[in-house]
Amino acid sequence: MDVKNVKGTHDVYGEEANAYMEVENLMSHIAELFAFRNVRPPVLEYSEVFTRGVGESSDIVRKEMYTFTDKGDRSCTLRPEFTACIMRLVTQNKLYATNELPLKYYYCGPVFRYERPQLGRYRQFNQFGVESIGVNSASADVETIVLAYTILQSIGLENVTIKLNSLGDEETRNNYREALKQYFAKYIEDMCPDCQSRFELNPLRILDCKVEDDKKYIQNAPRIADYLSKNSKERFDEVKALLSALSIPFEVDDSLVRGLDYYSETVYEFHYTSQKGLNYGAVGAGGHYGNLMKEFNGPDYPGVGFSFGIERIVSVLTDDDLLPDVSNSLTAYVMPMDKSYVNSALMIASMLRVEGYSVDLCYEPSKLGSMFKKAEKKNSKYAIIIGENELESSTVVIKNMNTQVQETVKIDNLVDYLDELESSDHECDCGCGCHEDHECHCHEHKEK
RNA sequence: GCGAAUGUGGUGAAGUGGUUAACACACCUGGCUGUGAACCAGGCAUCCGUGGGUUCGAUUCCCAUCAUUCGCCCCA
Repeated sequence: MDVKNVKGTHDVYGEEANAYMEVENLMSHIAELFAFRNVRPPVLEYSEVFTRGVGESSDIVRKEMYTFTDKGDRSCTLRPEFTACIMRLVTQNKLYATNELPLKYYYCGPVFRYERPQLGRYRQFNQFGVESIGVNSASADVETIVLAYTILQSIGLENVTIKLNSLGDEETRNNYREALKQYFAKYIEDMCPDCQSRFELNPLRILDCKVEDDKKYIQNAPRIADYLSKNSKERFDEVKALLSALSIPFEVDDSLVRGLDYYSETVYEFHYTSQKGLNYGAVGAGGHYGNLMKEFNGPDYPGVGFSFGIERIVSVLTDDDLLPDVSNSLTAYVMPMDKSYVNSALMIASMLRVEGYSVDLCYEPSKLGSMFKKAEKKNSKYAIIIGENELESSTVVIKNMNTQVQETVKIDNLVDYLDELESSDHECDCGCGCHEDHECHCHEHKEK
């Protein structure tokens, strides 16, 4: 192969594809339980959506966007995140005018960022997330955290650390930024070059610095908690109290500063370190934002939302062997003994598929033995043989791959026969009717 | 944008300056031409990322390039 996938993208297939499907379905399902509804903005937006929405000073907009000019000379961008898209979608369609607040939406799909690929980081990756728009309160913030926590719990991530912080309102941040600048002015000469540029651009980010030598300065820096305005402090206290009341564990982390410009007040991240100790960073993150919708000339509604990195979550699940066990099994595999019976096999397969059974057939008949091997490899519960003897009498042989029991059945009676087998065959633990140890592929077992 | 490591079949991987490139798994074929997890026999890399150089000779040494992976930055 001389043509490969684009750097930073990845193909998903096999068990991994199953995992993605399971994870996405589960997340969507739980979001629905929380009364969030699905929205699907386009992958492609005018670049302005993100320069306005995400903010021109953010790294994402400055150097990570896939932007190009289309044939109509318009600047378009593959979305690097969803929140700005949702704001555009909501204001453009005036969804706020006809629906009760808060507007609650969830989304799932690929996003694009031009970054260096590495562990848990891709240029095209999938996000699942929610936005709750129009209600400015601690309880709205907490609802999204509860939702995210519930999702993580139900996909099997037990030891999730929720890091929580408040960035306060505008007043808070202005005061705090000044305090930080004043404090760091004394030390900035001795700090790392990154911090020196952060000092100018966004002093808040200095708190996020990982350079060992800088930590001694950061330790004693002013803390945002001391600068929260009265309103912000009350709100943050309320968030913490609510979370405690709901028995949701969290850690307040002063240094938690989100990289997107639009956040204010409550911000949070979900961390999970796999048992192998690989650090994927945050598997999800979110927070409250104040002025986003105004950027799109909508009403001045605030919002709160989070997003998960599906790739990171699937990686973590894979590492810790927590992937749901979805073996792609078949009810039946139809095996024609000769090429001339393939059409009959297709008819029989179609007949069973219409009845709701998952059925495949062998298109290139070979020795019976090797077709049985294929049936086994495909995890088929039954093998159906069509041969000369059978066709003459309009019958097929159907064999239970587990019990090895086989029977000759009239084609006209095949559906009834299978229905009966499938409905009565559920006595032992595995549900297939036999009493031996083996993997079970029956419907009822799978639904548990 | 910066730093580091790696690059041999479908996969995991040995290996050597010299002429047939181990081994394992997977796969295919046959032993068993109407019955599948075992066993046995055989097959499966015109070639060791690509280009150039050193050499009588390179998959093995050098340079470049590309790709992958990891770290920093930033982020999900």
